[in-house]
Amino acid sequence: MPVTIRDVARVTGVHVSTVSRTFSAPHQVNAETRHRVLAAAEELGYRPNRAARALITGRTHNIGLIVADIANPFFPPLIKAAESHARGRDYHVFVADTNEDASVEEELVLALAKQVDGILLCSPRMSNAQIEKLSRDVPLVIVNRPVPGLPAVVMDVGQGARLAVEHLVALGHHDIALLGGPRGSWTNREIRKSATLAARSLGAELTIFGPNPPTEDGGAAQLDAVLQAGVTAVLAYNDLMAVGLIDALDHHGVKVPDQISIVGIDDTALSRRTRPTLTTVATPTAAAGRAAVDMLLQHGDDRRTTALVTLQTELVIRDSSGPGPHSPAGPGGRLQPPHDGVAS
Amino acid sequence: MPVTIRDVARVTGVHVSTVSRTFSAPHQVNAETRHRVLAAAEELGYRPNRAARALITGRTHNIGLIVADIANPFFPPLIKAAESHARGRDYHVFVADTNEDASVEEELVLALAKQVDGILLCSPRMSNAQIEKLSRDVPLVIVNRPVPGLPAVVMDVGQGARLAVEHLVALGHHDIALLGGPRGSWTNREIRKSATLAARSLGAELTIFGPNPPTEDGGAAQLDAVLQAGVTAVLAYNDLMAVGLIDALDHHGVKVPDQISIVGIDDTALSRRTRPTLTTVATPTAAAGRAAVDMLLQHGDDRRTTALVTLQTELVIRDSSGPGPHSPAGPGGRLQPPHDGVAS
DNA sequence: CTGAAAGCGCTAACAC
DNA sequence: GTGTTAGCGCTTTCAG
Repeated sequence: MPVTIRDVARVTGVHVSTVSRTFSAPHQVNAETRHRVLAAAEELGYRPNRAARALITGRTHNIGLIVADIANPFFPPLIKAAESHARGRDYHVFVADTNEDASVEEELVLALAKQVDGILLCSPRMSNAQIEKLSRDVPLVIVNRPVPGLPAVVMDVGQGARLAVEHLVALGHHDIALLGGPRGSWTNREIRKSATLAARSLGAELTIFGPNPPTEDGGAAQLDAVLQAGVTAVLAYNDLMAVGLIDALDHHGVKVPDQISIVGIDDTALSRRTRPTLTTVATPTAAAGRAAVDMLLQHGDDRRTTALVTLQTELVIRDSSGPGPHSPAGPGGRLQPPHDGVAS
Repeated sequence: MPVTIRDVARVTGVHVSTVSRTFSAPHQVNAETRHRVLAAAEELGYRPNRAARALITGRTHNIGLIVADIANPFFPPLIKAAESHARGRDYHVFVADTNEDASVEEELVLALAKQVDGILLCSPRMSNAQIEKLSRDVPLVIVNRPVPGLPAVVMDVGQGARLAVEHLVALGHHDIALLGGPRGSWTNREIRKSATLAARSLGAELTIFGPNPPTEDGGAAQLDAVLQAGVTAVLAYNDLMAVGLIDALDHHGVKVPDQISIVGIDDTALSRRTRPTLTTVATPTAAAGRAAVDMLLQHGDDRRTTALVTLQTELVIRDSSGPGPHSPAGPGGRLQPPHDGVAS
């Protein structure tokens, strides 16, 4: 049923190796022969079997992309950027979802290993040691975590967290909560570290809650803790958690940003959808996807080039952050009017 | 570098076929030999090469999943459901994104064809003829479109559209607009057909705008057309377009649902995020993903079983739909209070 | 420029 | 129960 190189050879009256060359090294074959082969292939509906080819060349022209959760709006832009970038270089991208589970992650890497030329491992939950071990089976590029000795692309969320804290303190907030993300996340550690440092140097008080699942429910679940802590501002591990908390606060009758300010991280499409719109740290996800593909592909050429690419982040101020009790504009005052906020 | 079956055989002192059997038919090999082989394999870090295995067995234990746009919140729940369902049956899912482009779609099917045991083609933009042709290269299950002779799973959006129109008419709307979706979409045709029929039988006036790209921008772009048409209610091809239109109306100072009612389709996570929250038709996407996997896997066993699975939809009434000019509760009246709506 | 032969990593009869 | 032999679809020396 499936038409092979042999069928084309028989029909054309040439040897299989000639047919093979027609596809893998066209210029090495006589123009006329080539046309006959191509015509026969076309007619028979022949398609080279990439898997069989890979068995011998060692290159599949596929790359794997493993993410923790496809439904997290953080990932789709990264995935799409990686895909279109890879397609332009004649590579296909296979995406797989781990459900935030480290063991599924390992299983997927192993399963993909022989079917791809390399894997983009995004926001891994495994330990560095596990990752290093896996990297002996298949070229890996890590996204959202620096792993010593391996190529990685990270976004400078530490800087983003610092900007967020500075923003809140400038608005007059003194007691700030940080909603931590999942255990095992480098991003999470980075955010905690930077936020703590920034708060200390600005004389603000930072209370950390977590670890938490990086979801809306994870954010909502910290409602009571946040209220009891008596903070006037919250920085969340990501937009999803920020959104979950905003909803929970809303149901509880607490006004954002009037009674409490909320800042997210990621600047997903969601952040323009919330009510009020979300102040958040923008992470360059599309650029990260493209950079990771580039590193993987060049990594193949020169295995000794292990680099760390760091992408900058920036603070996007929207309506979920407002003046705090120590506002220079006076209590309840406003440094900047909301674009679209709830009128007071 | 990569350790093969042969290395294991050499170390263990048995023939390669024994090693092979240890992995593909363990009970056919002596328990003690098996343990020795397994131990050696473990020690060497041997992993069966699935691609090589597939070359001879014809089964890759992979399934492909092609969607139009990963960033469309309609798809992630379907993808995740398909993935976890497949994993439970020892299959891996490779996801690819076509960017709503029919030619990319074809290319991806062909590229995936030999690396998977079958493909779940979601919301295809290709013609039926193209799809049938491709189905000769690889088993296909179509999602969101019935293709004669091929297994497919669809959601009854026609019924959903009818429910939506009935809902709007019951609220007192008479002039309704339908924002059509993309050309080539079966779902779009179905919605148009059912909405038209429902409107006619209820004595309402339905104006159709489109085709449109199924995105927020696509919805926003129809703002002027909708306003000029003087309709009091709009049914959109999907939630994304509905949301885009709601935003555009908001910027234009038009109140939803007071001045115009909006109904979406899909019940994505987005629909609880809009302001006001979105009345929409819920489509069982997770169930569709699982059903499609089941069909693909059983389809392999019995090629003659080509079936069409139709999943029911239902109307979820939220706050973006309100009484129209012919409301039984009187003009401007309210049949049901909003859960969370804008106070008038 | 083209044919012959070997072999990628693995499985599947078939013997022993 | 295990070794032998062939071969999946393709590329790649090496001759000619």
